[in-house]
Amino acid sequence: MSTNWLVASTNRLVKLAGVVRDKEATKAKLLEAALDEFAEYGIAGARVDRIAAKAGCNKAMIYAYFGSKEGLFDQLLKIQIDHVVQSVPITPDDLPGYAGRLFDAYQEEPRLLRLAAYHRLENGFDTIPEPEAQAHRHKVEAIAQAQVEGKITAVFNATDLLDLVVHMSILAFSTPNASRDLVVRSVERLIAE
Amino acid sequence: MSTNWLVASTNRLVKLAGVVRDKEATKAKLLEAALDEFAEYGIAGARVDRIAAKAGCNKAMIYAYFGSKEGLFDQLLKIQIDHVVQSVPITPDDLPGYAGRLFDAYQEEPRLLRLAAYHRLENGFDTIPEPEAQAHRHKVEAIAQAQVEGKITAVFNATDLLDLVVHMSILAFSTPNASRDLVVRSVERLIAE
DNA sequence: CCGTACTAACTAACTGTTTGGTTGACAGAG
DNA sequence: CTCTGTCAACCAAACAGTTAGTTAGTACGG
Repeated sequence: MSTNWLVASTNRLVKLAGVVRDKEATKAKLLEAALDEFAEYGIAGARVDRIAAKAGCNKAMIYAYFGSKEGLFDQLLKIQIDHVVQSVPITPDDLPGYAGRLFDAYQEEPRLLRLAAYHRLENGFDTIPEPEAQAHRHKVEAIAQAQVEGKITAVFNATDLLDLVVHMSILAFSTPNASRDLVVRSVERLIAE
Repeated sequence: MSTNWLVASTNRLVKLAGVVRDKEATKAKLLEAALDEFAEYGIAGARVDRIAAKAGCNKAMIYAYFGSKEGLFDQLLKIQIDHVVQSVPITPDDLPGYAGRLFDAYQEEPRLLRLAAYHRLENGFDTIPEPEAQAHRHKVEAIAQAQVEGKITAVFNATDLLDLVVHMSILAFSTPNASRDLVVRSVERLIAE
């Protein structure tokens, strides 16, 4: 037909909108839908049919791109954790601020906290992805260094201190309406000399 | 037969041991099996067949005694929470000790922490049983009273303070190998003048 | 016209829940 | 003591619906 160029052009436009035949766009839609589903229902409670429906694509795509329901969850969690790890760098000489920024990240994306909690419950502590473990070691090292330099308290060892700060940042998990101010002030008192 | 009295006696003994035809014993076995199952797999992940098998009785008994899978979970959670609430009374003038004793309770029965976490994730904050809410209000009041009497710090209001202490006591949820000492020392520093 | 993103239809296994029937304990009559 | 009727505790099997995962074919883009 003489309208071939027009059709092609239309498809290209549509493709940019991520509606048809775009592998990466489809994966992205599946991941977004999976974030919704897994955060709400957990791994065992999530339903692949709902994820596909929410993403507006076929269920078989999940298996083509992620292998299995668990594969989808694992990749999703990795992406989300990488994102928060990179967007909230540790500031060893301002741990209250670090806790506050972690708190902010969880407020901005509450699904992440639920995702991580479900992962912990269903997979235990053993299954920590290596990049995350490495990031954790780096943070411990940074805190230890700040302690050596006398910038922050040494009443807690570096590992315990990081654990405490991170734990305070997830205060919203155990308490509704937990405020950022409460988290920050708590860490301030924990590290006060 | 002339051994009828013996048979009857045997049955009575067996009944005392809770092996046959003992409603309360069966309920208890189901609850214990349910604690195992729900703590490990969560509500959505738990399987009634596994619970019945673990309890050594038919799964129809679950529906006879608890109505449904969720009914079984609800009753189980209520019992467990009541137990910890009663066995660990609050000591407003010794909050570090209170946090430590809560920590001990969770160490002694780690399944409780998992049970409560799954409940929070799958039912949200709204679904707090009234007895628990009442116990919570009582604790806030006790802390407020201690603050009025000048026994403990007033840098946090009573509600926040209770939330912080409870949150510290579940440190083991976010950190493997969390120590009792770390929990106690953290609360000490939080309430230090 | 080829490769591949995509889909509808399918399956085999598993899910919570119910049902109909069985069994053991016990009270009262003989 | 023995027999028997009753009732609650119990179980095996079946139920209807749902599940994760598969497959064979379609159609689009290059």
